[in-house]
Amino acid sequence: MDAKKKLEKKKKIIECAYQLFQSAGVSATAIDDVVKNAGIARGTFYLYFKDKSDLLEQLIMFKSTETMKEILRYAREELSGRETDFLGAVRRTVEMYVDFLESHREILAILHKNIAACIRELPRFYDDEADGMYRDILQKFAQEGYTAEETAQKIFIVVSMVDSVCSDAILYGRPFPPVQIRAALVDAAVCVIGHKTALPEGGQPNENCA
Amino acid sequence: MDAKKKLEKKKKIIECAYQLFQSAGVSATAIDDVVKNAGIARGTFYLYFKDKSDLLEQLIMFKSTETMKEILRYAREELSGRETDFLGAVRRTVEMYVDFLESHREILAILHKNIAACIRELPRFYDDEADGMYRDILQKFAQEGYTAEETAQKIFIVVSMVDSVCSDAILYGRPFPPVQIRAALVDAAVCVIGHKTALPEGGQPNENCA
Amino acid sequence: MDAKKKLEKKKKIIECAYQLFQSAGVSATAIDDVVKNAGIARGTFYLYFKDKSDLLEQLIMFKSTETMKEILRYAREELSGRETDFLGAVRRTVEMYVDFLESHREILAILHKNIAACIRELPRFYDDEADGMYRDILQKFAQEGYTAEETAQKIFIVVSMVDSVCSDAILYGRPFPPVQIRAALVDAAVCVIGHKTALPEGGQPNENCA
Amino acid sequence: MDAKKKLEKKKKIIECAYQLFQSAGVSATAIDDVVKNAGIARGTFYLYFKDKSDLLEQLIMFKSTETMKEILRYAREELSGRETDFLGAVRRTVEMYVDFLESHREILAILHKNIAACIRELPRFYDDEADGMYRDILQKFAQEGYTAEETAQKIFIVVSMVDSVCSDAILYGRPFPPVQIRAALVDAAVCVIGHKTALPEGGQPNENCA
DNA sequence: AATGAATGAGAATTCATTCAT
DNA sequence: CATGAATGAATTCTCATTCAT
Repeated sequence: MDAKKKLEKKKKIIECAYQLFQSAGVSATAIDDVVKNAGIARGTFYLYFKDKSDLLEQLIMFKSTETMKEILRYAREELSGRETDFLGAVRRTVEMYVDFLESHREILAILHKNIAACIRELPRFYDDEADGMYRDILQKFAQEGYTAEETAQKIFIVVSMVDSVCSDAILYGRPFPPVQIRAALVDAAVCVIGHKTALPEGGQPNENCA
Repeated sequence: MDAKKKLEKKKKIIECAYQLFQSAGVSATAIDDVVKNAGIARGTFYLYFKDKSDLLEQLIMFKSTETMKEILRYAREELSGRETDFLGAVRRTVEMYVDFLESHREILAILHKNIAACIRELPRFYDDEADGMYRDILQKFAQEGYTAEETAQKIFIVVSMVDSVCSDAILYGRPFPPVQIRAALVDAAVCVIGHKTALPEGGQPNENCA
Repeated sequence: MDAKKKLEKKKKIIECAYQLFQSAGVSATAIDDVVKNAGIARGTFYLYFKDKSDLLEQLIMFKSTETMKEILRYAREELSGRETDFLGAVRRTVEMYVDFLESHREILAILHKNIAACIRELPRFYDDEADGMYRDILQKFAQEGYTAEETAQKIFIVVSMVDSVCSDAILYGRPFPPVQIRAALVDAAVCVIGHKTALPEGGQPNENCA
Repeated sequence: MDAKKKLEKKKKIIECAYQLFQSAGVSATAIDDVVKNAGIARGTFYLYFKDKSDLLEQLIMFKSTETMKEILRYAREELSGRETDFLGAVRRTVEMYVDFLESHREILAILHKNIAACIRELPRFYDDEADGMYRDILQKFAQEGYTAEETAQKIFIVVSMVDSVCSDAILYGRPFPPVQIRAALVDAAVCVIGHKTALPEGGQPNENCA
């Protein structure tokens, strides 16, 4: 069996597990349910995953990568318009990100503030498509005067922040329901991105932070 | 048994569980281990907690409240100096917060990006001391022109952000080790707090964002 | 629950397991079968035994002690007659031992040449009754000029030898069926017991070896 | 594939299994481990062995035959000297046997008091070399007045006895560590071999038992 | 209020074996 | 001859929870 077929099967199992995790919850889903759902034998599962937590880990990586790709795709699009208003594009992207999470509660429920996990594990879950989009975005940021390092840090911080705040807001409605925290969150995100690190040698600090 | 003694016993069980959760992990710790460690009988546990997840929930609330109190205490102190530089105080508080997490990895390991949970559940785990400190801080923010709502939102957003980013940095060293993300994170936090929401009716935008 | 009741229950489980091990074989007997047979819940089993191999180990110890007591009882009786012919008594004891094994094949099948195991683990499975009988026998051997150490060694060697040879003879009929090896085995046993270690200082060697 | 090549492969699998059985224990070793170690495919294993217990059985036969050959080789050598002291040669052989086991603990661990098994199964695992040595020894015993039957019985009894006692002594150090039981065991072995069965019709009893 | 023996449903995981390639 | 993906029955063992004392 070639590597490609194997990966396909793995993805299939992950998708089946994802459905069950969504509807019944992770701990309430037994390996048994997963294999029944996937139409494979119990032992077959263990050919693809070490155990249940291995499945969950890979699922989180897979789904967080998918989510990140969603965001990156949108960001690239927004940033690509000619004569783009950079911070306007950032704002629209963050807004879209929040909206996306609100209409995909199940992602939050399963990923548990781990959407940025795929960034953490990049070497392990390298994805050509995501990589391409990321490069484009890096370039746009570069045009605004950000180094690659700065860009990576900002994106990581903002993704973590939005994910974390939205998880509480969307899943529990506390301490603020989404509608009540949305504006502040988007502002915060834009502010973090826009804020230029105070340059030691008296550059123009912070002109973007509006 | 009076209420006070009961609460003491409850805290004792929580502390014992905390130790075990730290060293062995939550799911690898059985109620059995907890009761042995606490020197009580198995049945006794159920006089104090509905079940294991009840224990975990209360433990998270308890520990995140303790952590928040640590931060609030520091923040109040910093903000109380006369002629205080507001954003400077914020910056020092955030730095202290990051340092605190770095020297208390176990908190991150168990609370899993849930330090802000106690804010979420305030009505349930009301803590007089924390409440007092929070009021003082609210007042300081008010002096800077923030409404109570704004303040609460900013604090929630920043605590979530720092917790989330630090969890990945400190526990996994990825995508950035603490030393590499620290400055950017503190900047971001200060920027989020300092940033005044763009007032529709031409207020002074953003003067604090430095 | 007091220690005595607990021991009783443990013995009960061991007896039930013994029956099943006998009729179906050890590996063909599941813990499940044992608990059903013993009329207890699955989890209860694990209050008494760490796992299946722990059960087997304790069962072997228990049954080998029982078997040894059978032999010791007989030996003491034979040796107690007034004006006893020592080696004659030894011979009759060994013969009885061989006969006993022949009529209790299941013991050989389960103990697997481990009848002497109880001697190995004496401190762990101390048995007052066996101890008393053993002392009496020690005394008889002492009257014949054997030290306690010598006696213990000889008994261990002979029990191991008879057990090992009989296992093959009785269970497999190979390389000799019991009837064909019996005499040689008994002779060998008597010879080993009777043989006095060659004394360095010219004692009367070997007068007993007949 | 010719018969010789097949046998070679079989031996290779047995050796690989032997290594794993040694280091991890028999039941803790899966067929999977064996095939990986042997560098063959899972299905291939079943071309050479009916199942796992077939492998174990053949392995025991193979290794016990090897061990027996070691002993027989030594015995023949010792007995071949001209003007040989028969019982002296026996004693030296037994001593060598005990020493051999002490420096090959793994054999005891795996064969479990089954070194004599190869005698049990002679027709099945006939080994030309062993056979030749055995015939020579038989002859030497004949010169001492033993029938072939007697010789076979004595050898079987002594091998079983030494194996059984040494297993406990060497593997567990109980009830006696090797150094403490060695002399008594060798004495017992020599005594058993030397002892001439009491002839009903007043032969010379026991002249050899010294 | 406290105990801890008993429970038993339920989960995870293994592993010998088969069979289509 | 050789392979190794797939199988799924079988088994062990855990653990939260109850309840009689």
